Amino acid sequence: MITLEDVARHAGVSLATASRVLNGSTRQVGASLRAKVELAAAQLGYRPNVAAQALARGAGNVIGLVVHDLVDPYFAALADGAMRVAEGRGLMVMVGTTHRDPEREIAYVATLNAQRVRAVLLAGSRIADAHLTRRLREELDGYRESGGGVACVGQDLLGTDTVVPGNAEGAADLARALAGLGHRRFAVLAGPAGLVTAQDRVAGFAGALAELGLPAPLLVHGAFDRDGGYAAATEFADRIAGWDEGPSCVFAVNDVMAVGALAAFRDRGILVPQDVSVAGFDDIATLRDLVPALSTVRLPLTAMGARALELALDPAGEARVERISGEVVLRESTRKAAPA
Amino acid sequence: MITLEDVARHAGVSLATASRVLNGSTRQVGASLRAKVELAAAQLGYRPNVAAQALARGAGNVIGLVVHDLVDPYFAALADGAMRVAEGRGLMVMVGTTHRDPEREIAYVATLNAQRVRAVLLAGSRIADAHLTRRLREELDGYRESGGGVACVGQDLLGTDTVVPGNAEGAADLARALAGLGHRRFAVLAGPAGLVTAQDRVAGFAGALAELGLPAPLLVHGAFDRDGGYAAATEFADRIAGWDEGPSCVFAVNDVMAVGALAAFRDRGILVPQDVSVAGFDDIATLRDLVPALSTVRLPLTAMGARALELALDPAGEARVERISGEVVLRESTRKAAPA
DNA sequence: CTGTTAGCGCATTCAG
DNA sequence: CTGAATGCGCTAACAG
Repeated sequence: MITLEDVARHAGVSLATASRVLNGSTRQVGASLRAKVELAAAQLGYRPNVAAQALARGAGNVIGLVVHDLVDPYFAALADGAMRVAEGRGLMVMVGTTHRDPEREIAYVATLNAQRVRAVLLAGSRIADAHLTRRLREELDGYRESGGGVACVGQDLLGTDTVVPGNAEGAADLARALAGLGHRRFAVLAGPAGLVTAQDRVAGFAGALAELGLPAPLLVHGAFDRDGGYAAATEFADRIAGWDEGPSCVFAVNDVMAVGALAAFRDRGILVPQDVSVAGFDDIATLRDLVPALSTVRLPLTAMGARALELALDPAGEARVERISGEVVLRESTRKAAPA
Repeated sequence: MITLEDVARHAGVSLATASRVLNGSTRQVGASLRAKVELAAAQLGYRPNVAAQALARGAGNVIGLVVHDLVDPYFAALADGAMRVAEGRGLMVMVGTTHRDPEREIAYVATLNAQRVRAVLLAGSRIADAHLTRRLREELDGYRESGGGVACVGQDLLGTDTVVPGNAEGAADLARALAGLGHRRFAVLAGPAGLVTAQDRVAGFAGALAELGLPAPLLVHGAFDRDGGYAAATEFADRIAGWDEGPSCVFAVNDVMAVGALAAFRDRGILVPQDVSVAGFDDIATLRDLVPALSTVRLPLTAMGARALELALDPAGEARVERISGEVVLRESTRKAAPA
């Protein structure tokens, strides 16, 4: 392990001089010494020890990113956006995946605090649990007091800068668009009961239906992933089996659930959109080539991740909340309802 | 920013004692002092400074992961596997995305070296460029000399521990399976000319065809992603437009390209598998619900990522190379060829 | 069991 | 412009 001191000795200069040339300091160094140092560094294959630099400088070049699940394309897209701005600023990204365990989320914030990362970005829905939220908030407060920046993507529940997707509004717009197609009875594959993002989407959707004077949707809960969508759609199909007038349209609160629902319907011989229309939420890029193409609400995920990191990195007095609105995209998975 | 010294003073003990209780050292500490220290640490909200610990200990608790693109589900799955073992060992993961720029890959290795990460994992195909490969190798050698572990997922070109997917063998198996379905003329959406993974898959596929006495496949190059698959499939369709006997089966060298190909065929009214069969490679989980379901070669991506990190973390004298074989999975996107 | 002390590798005053 | 000295926060011998 070769150090700055080795380089300095090898170049016949002082430690300070070596430091000055190898780290883009403000101070200037004479051309000849500079050359010697650079040569020595190259010959020895010197690599600065970032930990030592961080200690001496009191600030590192790492940011932390906490996501629920990297395999979920939703988080992958957010992470990608954040990593692009990190890259642009010469920062490294330390990633933690909670696998949807709120305890792990808290633990990661503590760990990232210990790493003295410059900023931490929390991506993903909060869950409706006051105790957990408080603990996470305390952990974040401790981190911010020590000078770190924090931003969230999801809900503004932590008193931090936040990028909040228009879940309720987007779902409401979607409901209106679907009603515009002639649908009157709906089902919602509503995700987990405690997940705020899911709750908001359900509420927005149901609220718009109510405003339109349409009946409340049939709610089926389940996991927030593909298998959850499959299971919920299966349960839905079972439940309405004997009905004379079942829902003509199913809204899955996110795209991956919608994919599961599509698979479930296919397995049971239910045709989409002929027998039932299906819509999702997010507009995941990887899923755009699905057949039938999914109607959904588009969210600029990459931009949201990028924006959130910018907020976390650029300090501000007050906690800023930026709302991002989704755009309804109607494709082949939904179609005009047959007139009654 | 409160330090260990603050805690020690607050608890009325020495720095060493505070250190001993707060970091699970081997040494034992009396119950009363221990309690005092823990109380003080809690009251003050003490967080160890990992950079300082790393400096003093000479070893950190972070590992580096370099991938081409996190949004590509192939890399997301590899990363997920690696992150799971990291989590199990109490390590944090620093991620760098190269966006397929080999220069960035080299730069990331240098940066991770500076971070003194315990191990680095390079995921993704090498490219066929001797100069670039040599430079990367030098960078890695420097890192390993300083005690870091390195592992790759892809090809064994860097003299490191490597998990190598059976690209050629898998593609050959696939070719035989497809020939077994009666296909005799093939096209291959071959990816970029310089990408070793793509080359290996093409070579394995073509080799098996040759062994079977079948004509060499029509090769169409393009990007290694969804759009590349779309473009290549479009070009393919244009090229064979006037032929009296075109290929009845198209092999896209990875699943995301196959998705693009499916979309391209759909847009041109070409039916899969009626008009042409399509197969991919990887068996990306997110894509399993496609219609028609994609025939492909399944690779245990998550396990591969996990295994690679284990190799990087557990030192060995010689560079180990572990071959992972893929399994052909025939689904609906390929079907029996009509007898000539 | 507990306290003292000397670095870990580097940035940075402060003199020269 | 350059070198010597100090300390960042913590661990690990080393003495009591």
